[in-house]
Amino acid sequence: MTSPAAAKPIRTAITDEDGIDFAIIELFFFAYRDFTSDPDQILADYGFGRAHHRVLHFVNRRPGLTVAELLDVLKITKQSLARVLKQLIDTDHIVQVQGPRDRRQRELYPTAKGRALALALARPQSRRIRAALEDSGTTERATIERFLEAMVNPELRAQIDIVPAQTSGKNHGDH
Amino acid sequence: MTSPAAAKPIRTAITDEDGIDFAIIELFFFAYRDFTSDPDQILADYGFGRAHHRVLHFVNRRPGLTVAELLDVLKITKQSLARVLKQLIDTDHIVQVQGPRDRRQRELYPTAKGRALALALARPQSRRIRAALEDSGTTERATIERFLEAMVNPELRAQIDIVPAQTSGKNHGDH
DNA sequence: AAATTACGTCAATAGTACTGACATAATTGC
DNA sequence: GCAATTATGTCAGTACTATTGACGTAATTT
Repeated sequence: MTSPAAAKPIRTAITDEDGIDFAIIELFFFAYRDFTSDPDQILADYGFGRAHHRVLHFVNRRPGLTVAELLDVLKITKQSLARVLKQLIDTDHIVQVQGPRDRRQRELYPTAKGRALALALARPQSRRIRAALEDSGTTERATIERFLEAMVNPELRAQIDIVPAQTSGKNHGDH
Repeated sequence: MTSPAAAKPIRTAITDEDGIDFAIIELFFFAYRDFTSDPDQILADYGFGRAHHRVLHFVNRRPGLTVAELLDVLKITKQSLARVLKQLIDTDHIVQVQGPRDRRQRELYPTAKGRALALALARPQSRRIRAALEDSGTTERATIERFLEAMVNPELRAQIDIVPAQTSGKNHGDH
């Protein structure tokens, strides 16, 4: 420690003065850390990890999506998905159905078991969000939604839109 | 596929109707995914990962924090921190200084090099935030800050407060 | 002097990700 | 109909981040 040619320590804290929005950067880090810690607890009981959660979530959100579409949303490789998906299929959380038009494709659907787990995982997260929005009205909620959406890469923003409100158009058709 | 006793696929999407705030859950996921992708690019050039970024960030934010304090903020184990911290010290991004009162402690400080890297990593994140807040006023910003803060576990909310505004009290003294 | 604390380190393991290569089946293009 | 392409699956090898458990050292506290 304090080795011979050690560079000098800087003793002042980095702050927003440096022109960087550290306040929100840090808040975002802490918020996401705790946001994911809720489902992590439950997943541990199943021997699952965060990767299983993400797969389960999107299969429940967009039932019938293909493996390729899932890879695109998650931004991981086929090999990374393989193990996780196999485990979810083996444990009857997800089923594969041969694509109707293209029989090479496997459409992924949740089972009742998979739907239940997805809901169980989302419940504490939703509770946390509701608590955080406690005294907020529609305006505040809209502000937060707009902010989060604007944080997403514009090219990828399409992914969000796939499950619209709830009543509107079933789907956007193909691309 | 569609094996003998396969459970039946559910073909309807999970929605907010299930009493769960999937809209924000999903937005939060996408927003954080892209938020962290910016620095990940830069880190790759150094052979560093996300863990290095977090350590570098907090050492710059709270210069002089001890190893134990850092473990507490990051919520990881000593062994996990060890390799990452060692690499940052070996590459002259961080220096250790013997604790003044307690010589067992190692206070961690960034070097000029470590400060520069921390700023470089934060810059694209801050740019993304600024863009997302583009048309927002003070009210909207406050709403977002309040929301993010409320998403953090109350017990841990103290961690956020350590670097106050910028001018106010240097530190809260010891707890 | 003994117990505790702060830190470092070694060994073994796990989860999530990666790249590259190759196989199979189905579809498409000519 | 045959070749090329596409969708998916799988094998092998590797990397990073994280874990638990055990042990060592130095400094402080009791």
